[in-house]
Amino acid sequence: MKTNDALKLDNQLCFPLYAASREIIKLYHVPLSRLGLTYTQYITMMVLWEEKHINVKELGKRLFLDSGTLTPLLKSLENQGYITRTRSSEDERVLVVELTAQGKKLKSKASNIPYEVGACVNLSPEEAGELYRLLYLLLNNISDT
Amino acid sequence: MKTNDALKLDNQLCFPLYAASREIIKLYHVPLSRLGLTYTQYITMMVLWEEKHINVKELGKRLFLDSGTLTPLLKSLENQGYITRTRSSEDERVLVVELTAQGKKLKSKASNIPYEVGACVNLSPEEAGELYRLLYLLLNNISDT
DNA sequence: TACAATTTAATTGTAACCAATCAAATGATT
DNA sequence: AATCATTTGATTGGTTACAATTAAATTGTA
Repeated sequence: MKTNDALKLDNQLCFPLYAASREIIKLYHVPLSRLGLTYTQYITMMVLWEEKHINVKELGKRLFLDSGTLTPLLKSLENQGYITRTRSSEDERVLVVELTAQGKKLKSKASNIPYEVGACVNLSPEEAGELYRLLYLLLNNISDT
Repeated sequence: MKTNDALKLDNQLCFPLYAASREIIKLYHVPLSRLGLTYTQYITMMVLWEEKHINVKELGKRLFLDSGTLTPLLKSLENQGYITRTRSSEDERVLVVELTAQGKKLKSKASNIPYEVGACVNLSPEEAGELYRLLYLLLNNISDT
């Protein structure tokens, strides 16, 4: 690559990552709005559908988000009746997040969303798999830094 | 994949895309803060370093952003003295964005940033190239929708 | 020419994001 | 026990992001 070209938008790896991320998240807008969820709230619920209960720190590690983002988001999910926020009795610093019955029920309402969105993305299984592999390679790579 | 697994975070293609995008953008924070730029302001300047002048609509197409994001961002770049915002005389609806002398000079100050950030990303050239290809495949694919 | 439709940015309102800081609880050291 | 350091979430402040709407200019058409 010519020295001067390093600042060209088309030569950045970060830019298509950033743009594709936002464009895909937009695809979630319509199906998620039917549930009253944002994308970030949705992936938070995903973790809870797997974990049943988790504290803010662990949740942040899973989602690569900090309390500055999670605290208001979790309060919103609490207001919507999907989760409870409780201080741990063993360690009052730790806030434990748990699903309510309504939060558990939401999972079945969301079950078709991955397929709905997936239908808009016409990558072959091989391409999707390779993209998945490279994204996690990158993600793990950066986390070490 | 088992039917129930479609809602697992680890089975989403979107999530590592979203997370990796944010993690990489964070790498830009330190070098960009030396210039007083955010990441979005930086990629906007990149387009201008290539194009010299461009209107908001075309800029939005390049960056996959709309006027709701760009209007305040461009006002900020204008306040910092890097660009001018002028209505086109042929069509008063169109706002033309151009670099100031200071905006042009900023390019040389930014010239090392791609290398600084690239040094934190240890993908092989082959992996980076393949990731780049797949991301644009995905991006073009979604844009058609 | 009228005037409806379209185009272009700007605005509004909501929700992320995150750097930086703070406050409270806990742990470690003496 | 007293004090310092660490951990955990919450808060603050500034900047995106984007859906939805608005306002103004332009274009198309009767």
